[in-house]
Amino acid sequence: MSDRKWLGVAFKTLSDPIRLRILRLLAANNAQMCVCEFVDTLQERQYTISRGLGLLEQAGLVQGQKDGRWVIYSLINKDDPIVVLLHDVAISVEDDDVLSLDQKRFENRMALREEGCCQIGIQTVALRAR
Amino acid sequence: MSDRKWLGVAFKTLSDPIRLRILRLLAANNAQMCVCEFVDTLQERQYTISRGLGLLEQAGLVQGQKDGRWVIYSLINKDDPIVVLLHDVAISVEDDDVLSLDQKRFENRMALREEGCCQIGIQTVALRAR
DNA sequence: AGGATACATGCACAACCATACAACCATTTG
DNA sequence: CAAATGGTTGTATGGTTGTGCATGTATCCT
Repeated sequence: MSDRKWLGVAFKTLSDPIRLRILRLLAANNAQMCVCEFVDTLQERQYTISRGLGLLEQAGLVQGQKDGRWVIYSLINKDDPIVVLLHDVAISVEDDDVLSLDQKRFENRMALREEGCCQIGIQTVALRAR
Repeated sequence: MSDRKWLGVAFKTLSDPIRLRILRLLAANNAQMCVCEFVDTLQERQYTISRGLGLLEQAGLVQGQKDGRWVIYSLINKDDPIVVLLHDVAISVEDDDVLSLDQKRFENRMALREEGCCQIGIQTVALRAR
């Protein structure tokens, strides 16, 4: 049915706000994003995002593909029931401050792409790991 | 849309295996069950079930109604996306040992009802709190 | 080569959480 | 009333987990 591991693992992974916001972003926009785009969009530290993505990958929800210096993360299965749920929730996301802010920043960040790819790295310098 | 609290709370609540099994049981069977029926079905300690139900109630997923000595728990909203998800998962539950065992024990336990109600209390005496 | 950049990770610490035992409350029954 | 039963909750404890800092790896650029 899906490559996702046992359902409880998915719920556990999504019990963390940041990981939930990451997956919602991917699900709602069916996006492919590099780590630095997540950092700028969610306004969280680089290593927090990186760890979150790692756990989402372990849970079988997302996959990362290395492309030069960048790692592009995307959904493993956009028909996964949980992914569909998060996609649908996005429709009525206006009443949730956090998610709608994420969405706004996501769109702003996407506008900075060139030829469909992120070229610029983390913009909010304070959020880098070093 | 639903009485459920913010989505992350629901995921957090369901990140615990026992609470997930409780909600799946209710969702898959659209059931109304007393605590002792949960105890016998899930084969977990009485206070574990009780606390789990309490947290599910706080999360806005289930509600408990007192009826004499018994407390009957049921879904608050069976159209809640998460509930629907758990309902649908049940269709292909055969590949999950825990859930299918739960389901079997659930059906056995339901067969012990009289006039649609539980009358007998916890059968697995070792699982009582005292 | 050397520096800068994108990303991942080892370690320490604090906060959280599930569990276990016991006590408690409420209701029914004798 | 007293005992028994269904259910909840206080508290202590051990294990888990998210966070922060620093470091490490791989890649690109000059």
